[in-house]
Amino acid sequence: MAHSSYRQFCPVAMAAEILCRRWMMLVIRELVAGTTRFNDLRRGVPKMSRSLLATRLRELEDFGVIERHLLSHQSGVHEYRLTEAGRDLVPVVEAVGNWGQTWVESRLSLRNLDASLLMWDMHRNLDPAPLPNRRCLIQFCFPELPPRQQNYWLVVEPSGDVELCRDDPGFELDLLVTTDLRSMTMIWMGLATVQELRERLDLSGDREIAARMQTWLGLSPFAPTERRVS
Amino acid sequence: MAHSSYRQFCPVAMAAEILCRRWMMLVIRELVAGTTRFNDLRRGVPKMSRSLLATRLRELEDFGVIERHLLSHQSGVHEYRLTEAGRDLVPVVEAVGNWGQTWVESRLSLRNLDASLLMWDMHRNLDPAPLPNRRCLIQFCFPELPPRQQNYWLVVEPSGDVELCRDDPGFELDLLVTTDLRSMTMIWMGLATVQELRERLDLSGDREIAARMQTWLGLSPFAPTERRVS
DNA sequence: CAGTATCCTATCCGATACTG
DNA sequence: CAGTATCGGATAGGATACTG
Repeated sequence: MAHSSYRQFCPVAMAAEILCRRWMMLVIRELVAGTTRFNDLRRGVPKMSRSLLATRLRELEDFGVIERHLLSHQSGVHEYRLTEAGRDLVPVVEAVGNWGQTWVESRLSLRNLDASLLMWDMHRNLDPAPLPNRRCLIQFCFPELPPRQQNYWLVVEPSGDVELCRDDPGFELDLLVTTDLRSMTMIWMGLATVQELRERLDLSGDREIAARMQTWLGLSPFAPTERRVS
Repeated sequence: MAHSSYRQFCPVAMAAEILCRRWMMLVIRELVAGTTRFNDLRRGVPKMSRSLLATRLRELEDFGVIERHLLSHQSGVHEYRLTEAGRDLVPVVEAVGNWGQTWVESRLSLRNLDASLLMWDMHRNLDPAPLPNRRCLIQFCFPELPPRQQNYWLVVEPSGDVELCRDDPGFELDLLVTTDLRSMTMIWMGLATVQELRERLDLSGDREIAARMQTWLGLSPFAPTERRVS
């Protein structure tokens, strides 16, 4: 049914047959964002089942969009890397994302708040440059959420690597950001700035780091896209 | 299930939720190509059921991609026109089609030969300029097909309007093109030229019109895209 | 012609359990 | 951790018949 062919020679049809399967565009988005490991991909599509992710990855492999490399014979762990055909999907993801940013009402998007997904996205796009040239620890707290989902820590290494933790790493905190999930998501999506929502953010810790939050906080890749709806 | 939300605030996810439903990209392709009537849309997606097309059109309307206008209160016939949000989908269709043209093997596309679909596409993109400035009639014949699917007539009006007929309009023929469906599809897709497949084409009628076939025969919008696979 | 309503089935997909 | 195998239910959507 849903996967049977459209039976059209048209390149739009042939491409859509592959790209428009359920979840596929989001898996591709993750791969385009540079994620290569199965469980990291899962963090980007947490509502997708493991088995379906495995199926989609195999389909992408069959279609020549990704290559599966065995990382260790011991563990049987794979790495999934885009082929040239896969890297060429960047314009597709951009076109879809730009359209969504421009035309999907924020009221609809903001129904889908998800702290762990937001933090996962944020950890990928954070810009270490404005931060001190040492290991930094920044905690985000969403008091509205159930205890297990309230706290997240971003560890920014001097190398620029950013790690996301769900448990307190234990060393000295540079900044604690306490806010509501909706405000933080709006800022990440470019729907508002740190300035504009300043009164909904509680920043405690290093004043310099707090003052520069809008700069080190990398936004969504689609944040610069002009919006045409509320 | 398949339509239930991805539950992600990401604009790629929000857009994909709408755009990546089964058949949706092809319906949008037709609308972008300028088709506005239900049964004309059906000709562009002949394998899609009527009821599903109606459903998809309603969804596009709900999402603000098209507007439905009642053409006649008598008949209850509607016209479907893209809104500004809908016209903004052109880059999405282009990105998908370009990727398909570049990376889908022609061996796969050419499994989906369909004469009526090909002729419907051709009638849309034909360029009347190189033809004589009078009404012209060009017949295409695919002898390999069952009798009912063998013959198609393109009527090119002096105004530039092109009509596709399945029955002989009866007036004088300017050119009869007899060929196989695969060759004609390859030419339309830009995989080969009239010159290259000259020996598989039988052209009888006006010599001038025959000689200029590659020019008046408009190709697929994706024909110019460079291919990277066989 | 231009759709709409209904029914039924294929199959997609999520849950669960299992393996190296 | 990194997946794979299996099973059952939900549902998308095709077929058909119907209406203005």
